[in-house]
Amino acid sequence: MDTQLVAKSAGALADKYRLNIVLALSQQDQLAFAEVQELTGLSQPCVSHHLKILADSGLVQTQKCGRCVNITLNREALRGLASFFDTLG
Amino acid sequence: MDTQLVAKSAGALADKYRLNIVLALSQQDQLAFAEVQELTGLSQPCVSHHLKILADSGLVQTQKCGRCVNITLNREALRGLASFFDTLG
DNA sequence: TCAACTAATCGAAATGTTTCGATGGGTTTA
DNA sequence: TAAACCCATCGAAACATTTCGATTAGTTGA
Repeated sequence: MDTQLVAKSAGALADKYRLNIVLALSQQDQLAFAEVQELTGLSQPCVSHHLKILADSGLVQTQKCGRCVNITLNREALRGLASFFDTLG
Repeated sequence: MDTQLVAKSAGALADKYRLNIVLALSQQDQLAFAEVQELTGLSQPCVSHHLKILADSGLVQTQKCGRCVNITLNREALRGLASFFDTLG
């Protein structure tokens, strides 16, 4: 895992809303966009923004299903990040 | 490890200079302030700023030794962060 | 086809981060 | 004590992020 991606992933997790989304996904396998909106209490464009940041870092995947969007966690990316930090520590 | 500290630590690692400082510390046990300045190429106040962010997150410790400052890595904090992410993944 | 629905994108305001030059406080050395 | 040294803090400029209202694009169902 290269350091640029590590910095990007860390940045994605450095926000309480995004971290909460990841936490929810770690326990729930999948979230609908509307659920994320309810979970965070943020506006629709703002949720879209945060999900884009998470997706760009590779930590989550988004899948269109009709007019809805489902979000899943990329557990491998999280484990890769964990492994990177563990090696440093 | 509580999620607020995780977000803070992630934010500390979300900058290329700070991540490089941590990388250097993972291989070198200790760095002098001046070495960090040389490593990053940043101004003295800017180095001070970045070190403060790293120290506030608990990822590094700074020790005054006369008029100099030495920086060490808090490896336990890094492993704690790694463990947190590994559990999610 | 039309109306209703869902999410992405745009534009702009508010807020936060990064950076440097200048200054200040504490420490060493001459 | 005085001068030199090292780092922290201040103030301000540049830049990035977060947020929302408004609009747009695409999808579904009547």
